[in-house]
Amino acid sequence: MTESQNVRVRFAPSPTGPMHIGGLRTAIFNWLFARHHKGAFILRIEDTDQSRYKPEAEDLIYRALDWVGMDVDESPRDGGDYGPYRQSERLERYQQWATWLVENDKAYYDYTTSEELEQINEAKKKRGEPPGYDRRHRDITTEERAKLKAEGRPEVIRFKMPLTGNTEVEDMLRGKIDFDNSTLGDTVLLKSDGFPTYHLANVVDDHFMEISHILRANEWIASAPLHKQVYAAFGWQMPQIMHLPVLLNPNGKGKMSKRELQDDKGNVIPVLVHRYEELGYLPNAMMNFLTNIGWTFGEDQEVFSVEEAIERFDGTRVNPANSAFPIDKLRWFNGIYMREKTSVEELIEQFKPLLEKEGLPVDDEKLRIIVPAIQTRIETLNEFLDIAGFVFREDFEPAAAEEHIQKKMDAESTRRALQLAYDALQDMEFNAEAMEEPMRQLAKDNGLKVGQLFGTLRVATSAQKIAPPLFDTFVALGKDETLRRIEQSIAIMGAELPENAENQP
RNA sequence: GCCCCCAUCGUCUAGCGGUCCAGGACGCCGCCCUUUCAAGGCGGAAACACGGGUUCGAGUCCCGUUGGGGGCACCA
Repeated sequence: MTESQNVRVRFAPSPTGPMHIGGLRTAIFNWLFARHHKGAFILRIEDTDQSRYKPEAEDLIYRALDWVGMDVDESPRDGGDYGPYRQSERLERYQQWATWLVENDKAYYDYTTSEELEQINEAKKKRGEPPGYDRRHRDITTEERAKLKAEGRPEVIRFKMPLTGNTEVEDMLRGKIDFDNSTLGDTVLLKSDGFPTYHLANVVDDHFMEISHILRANEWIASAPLHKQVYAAFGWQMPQIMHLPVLLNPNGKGKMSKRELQDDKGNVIPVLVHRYEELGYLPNAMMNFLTNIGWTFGEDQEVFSVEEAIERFDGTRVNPANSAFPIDKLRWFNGIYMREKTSVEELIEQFKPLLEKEGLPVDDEKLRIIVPAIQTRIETLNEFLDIAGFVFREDFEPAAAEEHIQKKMDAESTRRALQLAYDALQDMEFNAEAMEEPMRQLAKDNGLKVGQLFGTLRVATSAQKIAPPLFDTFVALGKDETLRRIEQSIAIMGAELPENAENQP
């Protein structure tokens, strides 16, 4: 493509429900392409199917784009010089151009009912022929047409696909793709309810919105020859076109489903964009991750900023092959962004709503102590509560006795170790660095392994097998609460001993 | 059934005829560090789907097979 060309691309979802992760990926590629070429990124709402229309969907589309930080130049919300940007508000245009095609012998009225269409397909199937409309009204006379119309049949406009020859589509990634016209049908352009189908609306809008490049999912390849022929029928220039690879299920079987899945490790694999947000994935991690599938930054580098991606995304390094959704890599990316690309202060702000939602006290002091300690330990925002929730929980539930007992220890030695720590901690300053040495010494002096003493203390104070570093935990809990929890565990261990343990020889 | 697209480690990918006994990343395994778990460091196993061509030479080009994906709607 030439740099002087005015690049205008569009993301054109249909508002039929929550935004799908695959749609977001397509949007990102369009957006990166627009930003790289200093062009315009347009959002067009393709609401031409009244039966599938969901009013809340449009907001979810904005929300998804906003979330990952994609700014939109023209849309129903943002306005623009080429509006309206909702197809339902452009109906006259489609009707007008569909009629123009009929008048110019490029399309025709068809009166076949859906029942008749079904019969046609059934009959064709029996004969082993490919399904599809049999063009019965393609060449009828005006009288026949008038008669059919008078019967009150539904009226649609179908495109007159050339019967012979071939149509060559130039795909930016694949080069020329050749279709034999005899394998193509006469597709409906204008439905009987007066709404256009995608094929008409898409061509008319892309033309009048002066779209220069179409980047769409590769499931559209099969209808590309139709679109090319429609452009030709209108005498319009077709935008350059690139069919993007699609996301497949993590196991590589089938297109990314609409239903939430789980991987073999039990991680949920959402398919809706807002679910990723809810589960604590970071938008910039998501952006980085999605940009990496089917596109290569170069120099074996996979972690990069949006700015860097824009700098390099010229649309030439897109891999045409579909790819399985690498959920593990997303978790890794999110971890990278959690610990390397997000400051402690930013994380604290992100965790606050999670605490509120759980009804836990939002304690800034505790957050400042515990967040740096857990930053390398969690991969998503939401895991914060799993690992550090115990610090904030006032209704702390101590662990069972046997959980406390470390390697080569028993209830009695565990109780003693806890008591030792309890006593030592009494007059110790609660400072993570300052506490560690004396506590190590304490273990040594009493013939305990550091792991034995620290291990049981961790269980006593956190009731978790996996917890943040011990002394950060102590400081975050505060002296009183730490001692209280240890005391509680001492009691638990004491109760575990036989009634007359002390009198045993 | 017909048409179209795609094909490198388990996965995401680099590779655009010789510098590839195929490079990076995730995941996995091992070691180090270490109170646990992570993070981090070091190391390891792991791929050109198959068969024909073309060429002095093929992961790279062509054809076929196989496999995967999509389409053949008054859905997009």
